[in-house]
Amino acid sequence: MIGQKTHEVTVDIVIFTIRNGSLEVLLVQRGHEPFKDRWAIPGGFIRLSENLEEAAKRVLYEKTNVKDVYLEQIYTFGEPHRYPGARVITVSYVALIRSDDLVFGSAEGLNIRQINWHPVYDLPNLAFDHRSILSYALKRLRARLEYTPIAFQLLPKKFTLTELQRTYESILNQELDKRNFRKKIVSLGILKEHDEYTKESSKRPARLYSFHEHSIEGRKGLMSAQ
Amino acid sequence: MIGQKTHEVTVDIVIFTIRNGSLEVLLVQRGHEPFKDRWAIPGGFIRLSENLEEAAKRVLYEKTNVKDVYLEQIYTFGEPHRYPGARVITVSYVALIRSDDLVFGSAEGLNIRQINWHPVYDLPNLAFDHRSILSYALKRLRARLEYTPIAFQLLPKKFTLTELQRTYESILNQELDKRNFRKKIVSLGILKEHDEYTKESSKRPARLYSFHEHSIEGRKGLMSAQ
DNA sequence: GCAAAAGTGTTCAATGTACACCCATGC
DNA sequence: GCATGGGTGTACATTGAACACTTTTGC
Repeated sequence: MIGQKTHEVTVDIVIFTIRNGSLEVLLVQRGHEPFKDRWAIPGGFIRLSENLEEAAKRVLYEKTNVKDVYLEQIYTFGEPHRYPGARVITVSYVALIRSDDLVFGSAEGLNIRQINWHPVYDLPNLAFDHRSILSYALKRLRARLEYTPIAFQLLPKKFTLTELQRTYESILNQELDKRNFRKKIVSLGILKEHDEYTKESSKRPARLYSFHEHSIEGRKGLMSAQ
Repeated sequence: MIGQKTHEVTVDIVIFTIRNGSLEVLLVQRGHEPFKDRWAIPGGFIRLSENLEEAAKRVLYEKTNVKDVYLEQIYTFGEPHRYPGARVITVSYVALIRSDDLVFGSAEGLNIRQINWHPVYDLPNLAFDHRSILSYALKRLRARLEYTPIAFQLLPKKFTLTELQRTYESILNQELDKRNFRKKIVSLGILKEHDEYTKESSKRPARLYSFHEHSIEGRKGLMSAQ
């Protein structure tokens, strides 16, 4: 059966970060047809020598110069006409990065006009079916947040509990109760308390925490609205 | 970028049923290389005219003659050498069917030697990476069972609470407490009570229930071990 | 009348949710 | 001394978990 007419296969990566206290996603502005000038989720073709995750990592590195990030496969989209003029099936991934880690890739001949962060709750029109991909990625990210401490992937090594809470709130797009949040997150036993405090602020210094390295996947759920 | 060397794309479908009170999976015995004579998850190439779910439905129909079944995409596998001699990426699906609904497809020239049910907890060696696909499918099925009433897909229109409980137990591979199970499942409000009872049995007749059509996706979790 | 599966409630523990005030600092 | 964000505890409601006996039928 090998040998029948086939398809192109790409990976598309929904890259989230927290910037200015809001959840943002990395988009590239296309430099060519189809969808010239439209914004799109970064993606690329899969090489014969690499597996899907390696392809995703490569694309991520090309666009952002970051490695070692949280990366998870989400869903595969394959409507016959999702890509005008060709049959392209795309395997989508979610990545979480710290926005300070990022150095925008030189859009070196990649046929990209711009690359930029966009607030998730205020997006331009997107190319292809990228709006659906992004919605689904966000949905999965939220579900994941309920039972796995992925929010740490978006924060610096050391952070305050308020920063952590703001991260949860940005992803869930809902406010959380401060006392309940702290009680819960501390009870998970995945935080290491430091004897250091923030200084920069003009208010009372906040204690710094970090993520316990040997912590476990698959804890119990988190949070509710107030 | 269209036009670079590409890949084959298939769908593979992990088809579960309950038979003889145990969770079983449909496997085909391959009639040709690679992995001639090995058992494998049913699958097939995606046609240019169909989307991924349509391809999965078609393969399912070819092998089982059933339509209108529960079908859900699980994960996409794409290790470069998972398929000897070619680069084949496969999009995997889970399907749930009632084993009475099934009429085995005439293995019409499909290069299949046999097609048969196998107990999930006692499987032969499988072709390709199909063992991994199956494990992952089972894991996802279990997770899904916790917050969505998919078990109904495996039962006849009308069923007893004990049958429903046995279905849960088969999937989770663990015994559940009868009273807690009934309390929980009834509290979900997705069951319709009928004034009919089983007769065949030589014991006390059991009340029949059915699944409320207008019930909702996404309920709260279910069950624990006793 | 007995074997076998159906059916039914209560207690306790753990978790989730709502809610308000004092503390430490910079200015 | 005051404005700002940091930090803390309790009461109540909901959910989960453990557990044993009576009922109905066929034989």
